[in-house]
Amino acid sequence: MTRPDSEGKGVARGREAQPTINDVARIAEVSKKTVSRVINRSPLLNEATRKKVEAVIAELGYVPNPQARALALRRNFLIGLLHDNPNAQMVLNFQEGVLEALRGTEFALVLHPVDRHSPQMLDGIRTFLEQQRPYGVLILPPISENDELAALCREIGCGYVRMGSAHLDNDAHLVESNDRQAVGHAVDYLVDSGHRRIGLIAGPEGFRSARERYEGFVEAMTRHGLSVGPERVARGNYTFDSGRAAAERLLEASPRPTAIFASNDEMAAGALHAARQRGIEIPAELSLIGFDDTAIAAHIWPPLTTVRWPIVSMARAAAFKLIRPAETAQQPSQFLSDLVRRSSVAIRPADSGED
Amino acid sequence: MTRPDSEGKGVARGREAQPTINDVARIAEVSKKTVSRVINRSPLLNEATRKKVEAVIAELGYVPNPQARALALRRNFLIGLLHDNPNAQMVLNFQEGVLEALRGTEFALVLHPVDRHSPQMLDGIRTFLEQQRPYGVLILPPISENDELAALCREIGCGYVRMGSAHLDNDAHLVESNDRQAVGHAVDYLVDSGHRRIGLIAGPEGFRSARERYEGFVEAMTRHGLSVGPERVARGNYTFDSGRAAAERLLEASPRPTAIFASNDEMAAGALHAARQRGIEIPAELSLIGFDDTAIAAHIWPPLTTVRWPIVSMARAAAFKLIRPAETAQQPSQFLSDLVRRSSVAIRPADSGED
DNA sequence: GGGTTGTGAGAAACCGGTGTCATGGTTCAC
DNA sequence: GTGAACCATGACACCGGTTTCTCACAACCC
Repeated sequence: MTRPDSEGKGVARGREAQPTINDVARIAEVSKKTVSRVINRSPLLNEATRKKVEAVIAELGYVPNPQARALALRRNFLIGLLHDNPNAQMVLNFQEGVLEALRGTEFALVLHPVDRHSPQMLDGIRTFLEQQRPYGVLILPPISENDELAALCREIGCGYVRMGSAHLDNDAHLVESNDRQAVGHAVDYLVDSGHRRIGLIAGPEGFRSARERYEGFVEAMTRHGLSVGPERVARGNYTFDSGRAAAERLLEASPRPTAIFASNDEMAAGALHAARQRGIEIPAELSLIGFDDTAIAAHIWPPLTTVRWPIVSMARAAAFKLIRPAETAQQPSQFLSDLVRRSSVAIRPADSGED
Repeated sequence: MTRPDSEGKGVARGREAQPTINDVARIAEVSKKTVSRVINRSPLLNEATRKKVEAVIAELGYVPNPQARALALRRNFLIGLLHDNPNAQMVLNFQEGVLEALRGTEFALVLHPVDRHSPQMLDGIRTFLEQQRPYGVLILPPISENDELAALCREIGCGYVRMGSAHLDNDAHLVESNDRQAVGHAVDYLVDSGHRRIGLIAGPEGFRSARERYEGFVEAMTRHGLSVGPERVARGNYTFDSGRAAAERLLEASPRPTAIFASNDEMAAGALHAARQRGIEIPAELSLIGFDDTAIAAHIWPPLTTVRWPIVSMARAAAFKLIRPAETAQQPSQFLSDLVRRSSVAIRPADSGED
């Protein structure tokens, strides 16, 4: 494989030798540079010359070689996506948004999932950045909260934009969701539906998103004059099982809550199972709200009311920050999530006493 | 942006000027070519020289420029992933398998989702292939069944491997799952559990996967001496709602089936809803098997028994076919799916008469 | 009409690697 | 002792673009 191969050319033979800028120049009877000017829409160019060259380009089906361009320009057209898959649907939606922004440009999206728990995570990312030298990277939560990673990007000189639910970085490097406010709206909705005893399944410590959602919850409850006692809060780690366990603790309280807000959909689905196993009817006896609007939310029974990050729009914004920094980088980008109303929330059961 | 920028160098300034092969050669007092030999582990190289050069490389933190390599070698190190997202979890698992195979190599994974229904799909793919010139592409179902796409890859001279549930191409370009046999095992399992009246929710026409699953079903039923009447088969299009509608038709039959095999999990989830709305208990009165083992399967109630493609292994195999054709391309790669037993299948209810 | 300015286009160098071929020094056979 | 074979290494062209610098020529000025 690595030894000099005198038949090396044979490999490329499969492909009809692509025309190069030299072919175009020769046939159009101009210099390479002029062809380059046409490709790059240089303004100082005679209209007749341009037409002539364009005709030859079309005839030959010439497409500039991206590797040669990348070398000469000292930059390539790859956008890296760094994520530690919290949730398949979210990653895919994010990819969709990014690709929408990249459509029509010459940029492509390179994937680089990582393992948050691996001690070599940063080394792996460094290797990736050095080996591919992407133009920039987009960093999804939860690893977007890692400041060492951002420092690494700066050190290597790689552009980056972080997605987050808190103010992690300066505006040029951040696309932000206001989870706090979104959770507030979810709580408002529960209160408007008559609920007073509302439980919270919080996310794991150390996650900014979890903290924002927790604080948003407490703020909103306080605003409504409702207390958040320790028997109303349980912590999970964003998994189905942890949600089930957390819900079991919440449901032991007496009087038990009439509604639960879970910090993500997986945990909400777990809570639903826990309730069902205790014979508690959803939503008649217990209302439930999740967060993220994953595929699960729509497909469990009853369909889950949940908070949806406008992830596609956020992804688009993040991609634009990277590829058009001049126009966008200085504007703060904050997005507000929607509450997706499905049928897991009901009017507070009449028989539940005030607390 | 495109006009000549005399300060062009300023852009790269952020990055500490990366050392190049010339720097290494100068400091190590050897020629570029010798450094190149060290990098590429050429065997004809004096051990002392190698050590000397390696020391300088380490000291400088030199990493070869991938764009320059790509240009000189006339090939890059990008693997494209072409898919028309049938299912988020599957795409993500596939990505995981590919990345596992690519780990430690210099290849990176570039994403290119497409819209199967768009008339410009092929043009979009052509642009992608021409603009990025990936080393090769991996094609996921269902678009892997598109022969024009494969022809396009051959025309452009881009390597490709198709994933499929039927014999779509020759062994060098195919990684195959034996859905027919897997469905057979699912039916065996139902029959072993005492079921005789088994319904099928088939996938949409025109999909090879749907046909394979259909035929696997009919074969297995026939093998067990069971008939497959028209009242036992309904067609869906792989969506939740179509599964619900199909199940409603099947459940109208009298006597109604005691088990249903759905050609994917989404439709199985839809069938579950339909049954529940008719007050039919799952699995006591109706057993259910899906296909794909998506996240939904584990999170609905009751958890769904389903067939799981060994997608990660298949992805790994596909990636190896692309990057190590010499070792792997000629071997056929067929994978058999597992039956994941959860609780949506029960022993046939005693009160259901033989048919 | 000669000098100045401005404009479109080309020649050559360059980006950072790899391939080809030549070269000088050993070792070996005869 | 001499030529052949064999190594390890280097010089140089090349991949296909972009950038820099230069130049020819037309327009303009006085």
